Amino acid sequence: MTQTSIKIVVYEDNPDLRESLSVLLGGSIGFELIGAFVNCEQVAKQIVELKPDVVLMDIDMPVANGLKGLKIIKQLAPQVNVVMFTVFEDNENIFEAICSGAVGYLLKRTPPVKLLEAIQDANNGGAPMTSSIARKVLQMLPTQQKVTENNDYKLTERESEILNLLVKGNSYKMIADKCSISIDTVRSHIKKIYDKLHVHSQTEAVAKAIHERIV
Amino acid sequence: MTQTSIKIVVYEDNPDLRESLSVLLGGSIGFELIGAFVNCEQVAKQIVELKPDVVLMDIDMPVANGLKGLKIIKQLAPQVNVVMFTVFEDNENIFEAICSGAVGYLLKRTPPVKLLEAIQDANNGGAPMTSSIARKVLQMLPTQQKVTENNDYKLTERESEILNLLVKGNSYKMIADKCSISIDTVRSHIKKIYDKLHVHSQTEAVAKAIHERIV
DNA sequence: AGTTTCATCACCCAATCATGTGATATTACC
DNA sequence: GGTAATATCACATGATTGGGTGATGAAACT
Repeated sequence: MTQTSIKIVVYEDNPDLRESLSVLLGGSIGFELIGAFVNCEQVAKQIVELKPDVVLMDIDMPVANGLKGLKIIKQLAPQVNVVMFTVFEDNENIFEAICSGAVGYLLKRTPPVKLLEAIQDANNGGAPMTSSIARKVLQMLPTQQKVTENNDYKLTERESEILNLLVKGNSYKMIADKCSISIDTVRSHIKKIYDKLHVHSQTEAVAKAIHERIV
Repeated sequence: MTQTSIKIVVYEDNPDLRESLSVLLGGSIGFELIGAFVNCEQVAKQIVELKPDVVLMDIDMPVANGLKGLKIIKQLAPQVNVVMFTVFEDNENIFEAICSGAVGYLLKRTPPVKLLEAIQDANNGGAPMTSSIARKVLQMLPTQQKVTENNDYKLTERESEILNLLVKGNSYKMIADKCSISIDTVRSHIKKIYDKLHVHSQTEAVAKAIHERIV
């Protein structure tokens, strides 16, 4: 297959670092730096014109920062793989970057070789990040602990089944049909569910069920 | 500082692979294999007695599989770093493993050197995983796209406010009080909300609101 | 000036829900 | 054999909700 270079655009306000990156990418086979800018002010125009494969994005830049730039890129050209490249290692920045669609998150102390690997990786559908960043990302996911808490309500199997149907928007009558029981029985089960969850309406039960991941 | 070996327990039903891992770990400085088992039947007892630093856990094992074992370990000894080691690359298994507290997720085709690196990594608070796995994990997080999608329903401010109150379990009457409007107005707003969300009951509206993060 | 959107309110009616009270049958456990 | 938990069903009553129709005033836009 024909191997073309990965087209890269860099956003970085530090002139020295920007120069270093230019030299690194310019001198490496398979990589092509097609733009390097001091901030994200013109990001929309630049992305549309240059059509990069991968964007290396600093976060802390004057005037228009990297998170803002990232969001604009993901709106205009969601297929572009944006890798954050920053000194920040706090949950807040990581979380926002990931949620905004960044595929990778590297720290500036990443050695050049690893940086090139990461860019290739991002281009091939991977998600390059240090494993300390990965650990932080994992902690953002819902944990099993929450999942275990909930069955404290000790719903019976039947009750859980009915609560599930309730959450999916079924009326008493629909539940009765689906479970092949009378509507009065459904009523009876739901009364018990309300007791156990300490709620007094479908709405509350559904909200509680979803939030506490009972369903 | 004093450098002690990383104590490792392996769960793997394939005898050949188990033997290979024993040889690899036994012959590597800084690693100490303190147990290797065919399944998770005795996992509770084994973990308590052996007190490993890292557990390498296959998923598909007869009788008691790796996800089950993982959950038991995280309940008994949450400080143990469990790395999944499997051929499965589907979202379902990855998601369940991560949510149950696995810190890493490796595929069986991982080369031995990388495997040792990953174990060290897990032991040092990292989260070793291939970058294709990482990409899948990222997709499990709430994305900015979803956050933007939802206002596609174009609820007015008032409607959003009322939907929020609904989700919190308020009845029409309570909403009327809190918003200082008549109950008929609440009704009217809710009718419009149902139209926009394409639902026909509180329950459905609440479920949709929560799932699509409108609230 | 005309149109659209929004928030407000009113009335009606049928469907659905919440709650109480009580009964029966099955299963499991002591 | 007695007890407790579970699932089933029935009846009753009042409150709440869902849908329809329509009206008014304010703001925004054309």
